[in-house]
Amino acid sequence: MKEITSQQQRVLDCIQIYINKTGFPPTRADICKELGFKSPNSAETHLRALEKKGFISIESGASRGISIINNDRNSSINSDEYPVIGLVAAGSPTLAEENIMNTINCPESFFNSSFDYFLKVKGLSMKNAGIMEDDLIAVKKTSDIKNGDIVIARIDDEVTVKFFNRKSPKIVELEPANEDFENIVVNLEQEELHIEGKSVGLLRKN
Amino acid sequence: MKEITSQQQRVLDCIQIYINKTGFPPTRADICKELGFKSPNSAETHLRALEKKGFISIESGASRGISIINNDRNSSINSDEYPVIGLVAAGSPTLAEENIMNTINCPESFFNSSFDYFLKVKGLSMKNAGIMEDDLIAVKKTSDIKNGDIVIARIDDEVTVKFFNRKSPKIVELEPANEDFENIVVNLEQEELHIEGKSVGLLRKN
DNA sequence: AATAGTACTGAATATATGTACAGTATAATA
DNA sequence: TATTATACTGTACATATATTCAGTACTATT
Repeated sequence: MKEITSQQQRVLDCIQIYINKTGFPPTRADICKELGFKSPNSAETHLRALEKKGFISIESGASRGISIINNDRNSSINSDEYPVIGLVAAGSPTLAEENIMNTINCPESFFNSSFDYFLKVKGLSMKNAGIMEDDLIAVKKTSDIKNGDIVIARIDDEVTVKFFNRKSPKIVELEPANEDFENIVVNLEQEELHIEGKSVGLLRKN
Repeated sequence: MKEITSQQQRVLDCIQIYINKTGFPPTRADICKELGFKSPNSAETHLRALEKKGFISIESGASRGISIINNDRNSSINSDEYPVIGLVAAGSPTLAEENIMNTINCPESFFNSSFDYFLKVKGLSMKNAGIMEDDLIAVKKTSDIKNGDIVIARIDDEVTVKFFNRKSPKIVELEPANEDFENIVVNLEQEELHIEGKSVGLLRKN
């Protein structure tokens, strides 16, 4: 599923709200009325973009033939116990039993992607990304990392949560979201970088 | 609710099946095709009968403007489905059905306190508190508010998420967590301040 | 500099759709 | 017996609706 723009999100929300309110999807004109567009083609182009990106399907020729594609509803509502692992300044967030602080019962399809454990955040190096001390990051163990992903990285025995940014085949920058911290530049030829996984969600209890 | 005839039941079932299959209601012609009628008026008269008996509602003039009226409104009290409500700049986040964007299955004891619904955040006025755009705030409907709590407040029809700070019996300050925004000072003698509830947790999908 | 994506306005049009009107027929009800 | 509800066919038409075409403008990427 590709990225959605803010305007496309507005249109998608508008469709969902309209369906909840009336029981049937809106026309192009209805969307224009709700969002203040003056041409039905404004709605049309957004709908086509949403269709292209896989958020909705459009029945050709049919009036109000819009349906929202829900990709986390088809998966069953199975709940599971997920471990909560503490991120210590010098320590590895493995699933070793001694690192499991407690568990949280949570539906398997809770986030947009499956995940493996919760990581309890220490420090404020990602505060500008809305990740605060003691927040729980839902971590998916994967090596499928793209630039801009929030990753759980280990260098030697140091574990950290940062933005991932591959500068060149051999250089990776781990970027904090806090002006008080500096980028960590990793030269893969000299240092070993292990990516534990990436963040697919966040949970905060207050 | 009056009695339903067998043919009307067939039509009602047809509508439900069509909605389940496509996501939107059928046209008169669609019903004819499904049930073997040869005139759209056959469907029309059945629809009018179903409407008269209260099984469906028909939006006049609108294509596919059929919606099935659900009489078994048992909002299953001990269910784990929590509604997600959009926070619109000028609009109230009530539990009115038209504002419910979707629901999230979640254990009742998920946060440290019980809660009533999720609120989808718009804007960045609380970014320094780690609340970002499109985050879902778990809202507990309560009037038990202490200074420093993150509250969902309504002034006139403006709804906002801010820190709560009672300065004096008559003065309440609503404080953002973003240097680009200013405190909202509410004189309770002059303005009406309604506290929808407070944040007891946060959920982010990325 | 060229291309592609987003975000719109505005006009035009083929057709999809609701809906009225004219019939026929059967069964139940007042 | 007259009336009403059910259960259809068939035709017709105004309009609701999807959809295309022609523009403008901004932004990001190549």
